[in-house]
Amino acid sequence: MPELPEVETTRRGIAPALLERRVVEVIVRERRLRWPIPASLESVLPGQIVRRIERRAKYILIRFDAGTLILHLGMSGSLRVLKSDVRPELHDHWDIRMDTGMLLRFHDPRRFGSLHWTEFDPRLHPLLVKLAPEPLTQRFDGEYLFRLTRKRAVAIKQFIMNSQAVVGVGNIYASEALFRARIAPRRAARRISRTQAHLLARAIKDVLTEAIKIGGTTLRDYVNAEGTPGYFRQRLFVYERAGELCRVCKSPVKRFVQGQRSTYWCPACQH
DNA sequence: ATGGGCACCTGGCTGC
DNA sequence: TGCAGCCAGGTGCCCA
Repeated sequence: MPELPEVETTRRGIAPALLERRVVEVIVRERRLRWPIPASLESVLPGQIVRRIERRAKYILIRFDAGTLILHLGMSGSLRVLKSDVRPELHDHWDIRMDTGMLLRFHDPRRFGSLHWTEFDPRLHPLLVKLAPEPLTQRFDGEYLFRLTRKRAVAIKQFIMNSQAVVGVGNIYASEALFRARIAPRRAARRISRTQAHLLARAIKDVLTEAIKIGGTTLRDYVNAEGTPGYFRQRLFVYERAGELCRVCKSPVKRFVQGQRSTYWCPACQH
């Protein structure tokens, strides 16, 4: 999926077309996402006005007076703002039509995305309530990371991808942050030094912030609300660069599998 | 509690 | 051309 920068780019992209606008119709073509789309949506949403659009981890929260839509893009999901007369294509699973003649359209070939509705505080929703701090806040820093990693035997790469440790760091930015912090991805979390914890927290913040600035990373499916890709791919140091030369030391970038996910790293730079 | 593996899906690419 | 096998921005759940 889209990781935090792509979700944030999407959030910012859809907001102008939706804020303070009224929903006129919800059209669901395929209810079978990761969880079935609630049957109540088509009756609950029309007439409601979008009040705020927020992000928590990789979830986008669309707040109305009556409740909140909680949506996730999964691995291949994207949201676009289009004119209401644009014909849906394969894998365009739902639309929310606004009173402006525009619509919000969800496209997701793999259907790992999801859409929930809650009338309660969305931060207390079962999917959100146990999430770790946001990486781009002060609560997440080197001391936090150092403290949390003590006694953890799991590899540091899997640790920073665990949403109960820190949210928003997916497979691309985990490899990239570890490269920037010069930490080997297989190192046990409890074996990173305090200095390394500080470097890693800094690297995570930096890589996510830089990626947001240029609209995220597009590998395959991802497009922003205007349908255009993100350009951070050109700035990747290791991800999907196995066999190519390290941009820092010119030795070959390596790939291996960790927890069923590809990890990319430079064995010469990272220890 | 922690860690590991599986499952959910479709589609693109490679190699025979 | 066809087809098998592998790979892909995620994450909840089950098991040891």
